[in-house]
Amino acid sequence: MREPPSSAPDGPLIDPEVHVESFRQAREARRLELVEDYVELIADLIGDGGEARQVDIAARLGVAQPTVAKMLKRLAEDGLVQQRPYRGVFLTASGEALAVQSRERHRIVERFLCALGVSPETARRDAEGIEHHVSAETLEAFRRFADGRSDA
Amino acid sequence: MREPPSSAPDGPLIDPEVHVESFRQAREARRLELVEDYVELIADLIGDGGEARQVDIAARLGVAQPTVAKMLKRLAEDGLVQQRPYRGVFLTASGEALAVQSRERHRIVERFLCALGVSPETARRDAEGIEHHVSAETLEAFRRFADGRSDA
DNA sequence: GCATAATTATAGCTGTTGCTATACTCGATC
DNA sequence: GATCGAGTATAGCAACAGCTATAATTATGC
Repeated sequence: MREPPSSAPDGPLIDPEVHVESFRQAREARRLELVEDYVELIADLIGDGGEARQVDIAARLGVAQPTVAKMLKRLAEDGLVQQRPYRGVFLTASGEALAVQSRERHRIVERFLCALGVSPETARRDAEGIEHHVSAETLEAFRRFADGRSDA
Repeated sequence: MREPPSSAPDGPLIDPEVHVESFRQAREARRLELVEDYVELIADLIGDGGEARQVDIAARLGVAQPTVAKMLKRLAEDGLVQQRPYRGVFLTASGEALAVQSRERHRIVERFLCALGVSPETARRDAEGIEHHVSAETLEAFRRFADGRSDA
């Protein structure tokens, strides 16, 4: 009973290679989610209060402070932030660029959901997860819809 | 320089508790992503070829076979699948229910993206990641839009 | 300036998801 | 019915993301 899938095109299964590529993309996005969340949040905290302390980041993300410390070390190794011991954390140029991009994408997704008729609270919460999985093409479609529907 | 954020409402920062809740929801969704992907894929494989073998699951997901074996053990512990040694893997009642729900959500998201004007390839790939972060309310909005635009 | 509070650093644990390498079992072929 | 290839199981490793507990450091208050 080992029929090749090609003989049963009525099934829900698509081409295996395409399937793999979709999952690979989703895994890659999953890997970058936290990094983008951190960088985006750090940029917001600096923009709001001039500094980004570990305790504030931890309080915003809802995790413990050592979890933040470990992640910041990783971000520093990746060249996204610069931290001085017992001092605040700052974004490097590339970290700042990633933050700007993430924040813009986040903003578009949230605005799009609202334009679609989703409640602001749900839009905010869903956008936090969806933003990381939206490709450039889909983001552009979101932006067009949001602009043409409610704003412009 | 520790001003409470409430004195600077022009900043991009929202209420901390709300922020935490958004991130908590995103983390929870992330935790369930893989489980849903597996269950959905297993249902598809069984529906297509009558069985779901580890090698096929691994080939579809783009991971190694031991990775699949380990995950199946976890799914079995969670009561979602039933596996007999050296035999195939089958869905339990709750696993089947989760698969049906995941597949439906996936289908709606993909259809919605297509209705929005996104290319089929991008819609397929983005849907793989987005589906896990769409709440019931947003899903309903997606369904309404897809129905009113292209299908019905 | 010194004690204390707040913050950060570090150690060590758990659970998850991936990998390679290797042993085992099943089924089919001869 | 022994062999051999396909498929599965298992062992062991690494990276990641979370935690608690505790030490080190900075900042604050007196």
